Amino acid sequence: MTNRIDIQERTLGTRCCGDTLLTHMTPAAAQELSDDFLIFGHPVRLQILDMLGRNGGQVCVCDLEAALPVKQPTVSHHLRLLREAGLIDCERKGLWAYYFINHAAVARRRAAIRAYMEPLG
Amino acid sequence: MTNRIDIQERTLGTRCCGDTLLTHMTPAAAQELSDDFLIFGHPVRLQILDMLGRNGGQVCVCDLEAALPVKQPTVSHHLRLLREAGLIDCERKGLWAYYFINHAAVARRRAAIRAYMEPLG
DNA sequence: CGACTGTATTGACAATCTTCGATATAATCT
DNA sequence: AGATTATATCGAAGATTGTCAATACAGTCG
Repeated sequence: MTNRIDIQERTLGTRCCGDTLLTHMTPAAAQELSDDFLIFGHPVRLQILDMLGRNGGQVCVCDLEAALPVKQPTVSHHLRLLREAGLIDCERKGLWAYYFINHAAVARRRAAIRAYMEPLG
Repeated sequence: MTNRIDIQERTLGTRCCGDTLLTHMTPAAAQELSDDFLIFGHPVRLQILDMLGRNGGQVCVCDLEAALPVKQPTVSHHLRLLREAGLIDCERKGLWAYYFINHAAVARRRAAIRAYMEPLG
């Protein structure tokens, strides 16, 4: 909390904080982290991950569809987004596709999110 | 991992998991939690919170604007979203509006996010 | 083979989000 | 009062996202 001009003496056209204090996060880092948050920013995706977490490795698309308030193409769409984000993987057995969580990838996201949020509150 | 039908014996038109295993998260809870993630799902908002966190209580809009890659109306827009989400507050002093983090609100979000993510990975 | 089943993709539409110029509001200074 | 500064809001344009019917694809069964 150094490098600060007293609010009382502040004059028009000046900045209260030194430049260095304000810019500790690059736009690229902010973009990457916001993507980490965004993938969790949809109720259907949260429910999918929750279900996969509770049924390690043996949930197929039709099971998810039966429990979710959206149609099958939408389920597949969100599964694809989660897969492209690396949070889940799948294995085909016959007609069925069994999805499961990539725990290491989720843990990495969780660490990044935690590292950002902890100093804030 | 009970209540499970062996994949091998699975027949067409059946479900692999019992209903109760799949539906442990209500759509309403999922919606609320996804909103918690969404407010962090934008690079400018992440940078704003980061700057406020490092300069407790004495950052005005023009300072933010100077450090961010967007124009002043956009900064005000994101500040409004953060304020409506309860994550920040502001205090006017003369011409300037000084923004600061609502640490308790951030802590609540952090706890909710952590409680969701921890069992996943 | 042909019929059927589970899943993925395509394409289109609607809804939402982001951005910024223009403008409004409010406080300060001369 | 008029000029200036900081911030907020409005309104429109463009980009992104979410959804689903239709369709394609792949594996199974008779």
